[in-house]
Amino acid sequence: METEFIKQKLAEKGMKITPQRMAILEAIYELNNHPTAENIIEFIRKTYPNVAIGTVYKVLETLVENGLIKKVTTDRDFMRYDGVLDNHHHLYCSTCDLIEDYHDAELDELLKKYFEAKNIPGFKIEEFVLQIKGTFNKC
Amino acid sequence: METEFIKQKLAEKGMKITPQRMAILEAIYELNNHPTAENIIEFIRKTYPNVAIGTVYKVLETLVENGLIKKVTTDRDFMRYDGVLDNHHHLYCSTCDLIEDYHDAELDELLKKYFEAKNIPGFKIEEFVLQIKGTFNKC
DNA sequence: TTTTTAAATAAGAATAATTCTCTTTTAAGA
DNA sequence: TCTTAAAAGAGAATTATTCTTATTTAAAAA
Repeated sequence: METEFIKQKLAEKGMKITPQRMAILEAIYELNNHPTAENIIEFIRKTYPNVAIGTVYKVLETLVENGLIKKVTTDRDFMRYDGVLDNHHHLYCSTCDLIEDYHDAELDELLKKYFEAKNIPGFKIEEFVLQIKGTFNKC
Repeated sequence: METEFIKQKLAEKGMKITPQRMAILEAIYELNNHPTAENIIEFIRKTYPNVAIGTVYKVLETLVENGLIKKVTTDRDFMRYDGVLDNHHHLYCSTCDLIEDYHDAELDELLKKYFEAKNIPGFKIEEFVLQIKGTFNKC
């Protein structure tokens, strides 16, 4: 992956560019499987064997705060992170921890229209994520 | 809440009826706010001051396994539990930890029809939950 | 009703993910 | 090149949750 692309992402948000931040953001893009902090640490240690665990957590927090990545909701006790920012939904495997992205502009439009017509009293909608739970044939 | 109602829920699943299990299940129904284990412990200690924390976690696990409650997905690092089992969606507050239920049969029907027509290759759908993120006027 | 026993609970130690503290290092503007 | 605020490293601390073991109990059997 282009180093410049990663640098630009950080620069756009006015973040200081460090090798650790670049490696972590790149890991999330490369892994592209809603990795945990542990997955990310394992990945970047191939290149940066000495990166501190605390640093990874701190960088992840900073990336979330700056809107470069998002936390993924799960019913497990470890956090997962998503580098895909455009509107999309998630397929959750019932038999393993796999979470895949599901992009569907038609569905987005359907939901948007539905909630334009039907508003929820006392609540202002910011975004939808449809969690689709089931099983992958491959699992 | 009716003691008999709670007892019946446990009995239906062939679970041994104990005061702790009854108190915990009742707490989830009474609180009705997707409580954490800590919320539940606080609630039941009014009645059972000596209930062990480990017991609460064990009972919650057993209730989930037996399908009497569900885990609620969040992007926080503590688990929340839901005693409402029929199909519904969740309103997540962006500014606090409030999660409210959103029941909408019309939406359920819309989604069901949509995914009957459009199947997802390699994936067998079991259920949908729409996460609606935004802000409550009251928050 | 009493006995029996597998299952459940209490208590607290152990674990694992995450956060914090403090010292050293470094990115980037002056 | 110098300066300095911010970031990283190291490892201790914290917190939610799980595990272990002895004790108690629900509920089936006698």
